[in-house]
Amino acid sequence: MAVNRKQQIIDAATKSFSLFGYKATTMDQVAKLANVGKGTIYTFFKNKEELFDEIVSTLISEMKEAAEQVMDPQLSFFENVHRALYRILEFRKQHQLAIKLFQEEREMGTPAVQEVIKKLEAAIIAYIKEKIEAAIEKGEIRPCDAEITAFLMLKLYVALIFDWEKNHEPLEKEKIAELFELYFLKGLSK
Amino acid sequence: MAVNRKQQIIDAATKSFSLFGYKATTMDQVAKLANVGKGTIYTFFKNKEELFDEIVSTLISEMKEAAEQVMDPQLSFFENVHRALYRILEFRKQHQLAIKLFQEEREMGTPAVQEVIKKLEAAIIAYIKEKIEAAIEKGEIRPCDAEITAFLMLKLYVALIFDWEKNHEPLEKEKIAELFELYFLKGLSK
DNA sequence: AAAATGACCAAAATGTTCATTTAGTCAATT
DNA sequence: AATTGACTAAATGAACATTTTGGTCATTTT
Repeated sequence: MAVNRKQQIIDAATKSFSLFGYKATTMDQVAKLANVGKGTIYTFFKNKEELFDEIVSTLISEMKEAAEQVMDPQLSFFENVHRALYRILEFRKQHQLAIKLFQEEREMGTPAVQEVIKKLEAAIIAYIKEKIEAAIEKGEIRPCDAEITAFLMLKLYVALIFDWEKNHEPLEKEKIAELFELYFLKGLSK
Repeated sequence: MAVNRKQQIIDAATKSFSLFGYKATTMDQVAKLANVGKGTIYTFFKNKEELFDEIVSTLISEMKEAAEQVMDPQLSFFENVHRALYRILEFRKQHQLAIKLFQEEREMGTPAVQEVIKKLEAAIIAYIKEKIEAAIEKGEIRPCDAEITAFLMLKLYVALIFDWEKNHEPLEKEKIAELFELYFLKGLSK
C-alpha cells in the first residue's frame, strides 16, 4: 500500500472519467478503483470538480506537448501552425478522455464539462496566439490581431475536421493544409 | 369568414412558432388562433411538421430576399458577399422566428428544429456558392472549391458575429468586413 | 356535394411519489 | 497524523397516475 495515494486517485479518476464521463463517475467508484477510502480523496482535493480540473489540466499539458513534438523551427510559420492545430485536433479525436468529454458536452450539457471545454479552447487559442505574435515579430507575416486570428484559425480547423464531416466526405490532411494556406496565407485575390 | 383559410393558418402558426417555438406550439392553439377547426389544418397540411416546413421555407425566401436587396452589381464580389452574409446573419439575429428556432435548437435540441436549421444553413451555403461560382467564371477570384469556400465563409461569419461575442466585445460591421477581406482576399503573406 | 368542424382516441408528455444513490463530512480507527 | 467508511442531506430516477397532444373521422354547415 501507501505508494503514492494521490497519484492512485488521479489514475483511477482519469480512467473512470474516460470510460463513463464526468457525471457518471461517482466518488465511491473512484475510491474503490484507487483502493482508497473515500475520505482520503477529500484530503487531496476539495471536491469532485477540483479533482476533475486537475485531470483536465494534465490533458491540456499533454496536448501542448503533442503539438510541440510536431513543430519544427526549420519550417515556415504556416506549416508549423498547420501541424500544431492538426495534431491537437487529432489528439482530441483519439484521446479517450477528450472524446468522452466532448460527447458529454454535446449530449448532456453537463455544466462542469462545458466549463472545462471552455478552458481547453482558451488554452489552444492562447498557444496559437503566441506563435502568431512570434511570427509577426519576426516579420514572417503581416501584422494582425493575434487573438482574433488564433480564434479564427481554430474555428477553421474545427470546421474542416469536425463540421465538414457531418455532411460530406472527410478531407485529407493535405487538403486541409492546402485550404489553410489558400485562405489564411495567399487569399483569393489574383 | 372564409377569406383565405390556408393563409390564416399559416399566419397563426408563424405567430405561435415565433412566440413559443415548435414544440410548445400545439395544433389546438394554432386552430384557435386561426379561428378554424383543427381538422381544417389537416386539409391543407399533412401534419405539424409539414406546416412547419412551409413556414420555414418562407423564412428562407425572406432571407434570400433580404440578401438580394443589399447586393449591388456595381460593387466587387467581396463587398457583395460581405453584405449578403452580414445581412443574412443580422436578419437571423432580429427575426423573431429565427431567434426562437435557434434558441430551441440550443436549449432543447428538438429534432424537427435541428432538421430545419440544417436546411436553412444548406440554403445559405448554396446561395453563396452560386455567387462564388459566378465570380470564378468572371475571373474575379482565383479558382477554388466553391462548396468548401462557401461553407467556410459562413463559418467565419458565424464565428465572428455569434461565437466571438460569447467571450469578447462584439465586433463592428466594418471590422468584420476588414477581417473577411484580410483572410479570404489578401491572405497574411507579405 | 363539398368543406369545415370538434369530439374522440392512442400515444406521448408531464407531474408526483418515494426508494435509491451520491457528494461530502467527521468521529472512530490505524 | 493519516486514513477510513458509516452517516446525512440533497439529488436522482424508476414507477405510476394524470394530462396533453397530434391526428382521425363521423357529423354538421354551407
